[in-house]
Amino acid sequence: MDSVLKKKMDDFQAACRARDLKVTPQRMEIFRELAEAEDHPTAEKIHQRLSERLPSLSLDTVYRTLRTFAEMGLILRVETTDSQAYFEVSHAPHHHLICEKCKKIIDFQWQQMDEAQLPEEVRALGRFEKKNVVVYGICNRCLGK
Amino acid sequence: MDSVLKKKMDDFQAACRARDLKVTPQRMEIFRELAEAEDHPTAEKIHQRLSERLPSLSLDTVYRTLRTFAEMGLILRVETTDSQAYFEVSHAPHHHLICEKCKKIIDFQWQQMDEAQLPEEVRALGRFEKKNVVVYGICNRCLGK
DNA sequence: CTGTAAATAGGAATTGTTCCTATTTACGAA
DNA sequence: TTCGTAAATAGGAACAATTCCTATTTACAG
Repeated sequence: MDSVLKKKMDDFQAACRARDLKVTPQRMEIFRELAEAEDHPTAEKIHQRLSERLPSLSLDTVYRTLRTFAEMGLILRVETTDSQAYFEVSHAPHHHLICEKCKKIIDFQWQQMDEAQLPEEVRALGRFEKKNVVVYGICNRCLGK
Repeated sequence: MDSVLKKKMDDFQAACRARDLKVTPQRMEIFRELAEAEDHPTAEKIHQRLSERLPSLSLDTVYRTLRTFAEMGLILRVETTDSQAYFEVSHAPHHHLICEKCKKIIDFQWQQMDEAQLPEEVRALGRFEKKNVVVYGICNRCLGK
């Protein structure tokens, strides 16, 4: 069956060992939840979803673990104007549409953008690499289409 | 002297009237502070800076006013991973570099980007217009250059 | 000037996130 | 397998940013 997920989990464990991080059930479950998620859950949401399987899971653990994963480069924090952070496992580079009405976040790819070089003057200012485009607007659903 | 500022203030008052918003001293001062700011102050910072001239200014008023301005399209909320929001008056369209070390925000322009069309598939998803690029990295200063 | 709806001050409440610390656990070594 | 230890967790307290509540004040139309 889901050998893709299995591979992800194996890679995840390898990534942990490579950094001398213990492979705990909490970390496994949180990573799996993110790897399987279709949406961009918040820490709170992840906690909710997992609390059935891990009833004693604390919210602090979720936050701590997400930070750890982000430091490892395993996941991405999605930028938004709102205060809450959204998370996702980093797969192919992509950007985000945010509907200003329903706040839904939609991923999209934009190769032209990924390949684009920053302007000369900007490159002179430091080592800047991770380009992240956020586009705001209204999604079709909210437009009533 | 600063006729540029004067014009900005006049435009500001006009913008308020156009929306039936009262021109209060608080709104004037907050707008002026932003119009003159060289950096990207937080609400708190703005409150600090103004509390000399407006000793009774409440933090809530600053937050409320900033939200109002953002709705009016007069100012922009700068996106960051951190929770605090940064504000600036919207002048020429521009994007942001964020140094992951010192958290400094540097504006830059990128016309090619502003003019770039979103991919076809993306345009089909709704009405998305405001493109905002955030580039993360390390600034020269933090690189020790 | 006056009346009224809008805006403000100040403090309380909320929300997202992090800290504290006693307890538990993963896992390398014996 | 068992043990020791450093790392990780749970749970609640603390914190920081932001928003809410409401009595009071104010801009401005008439």
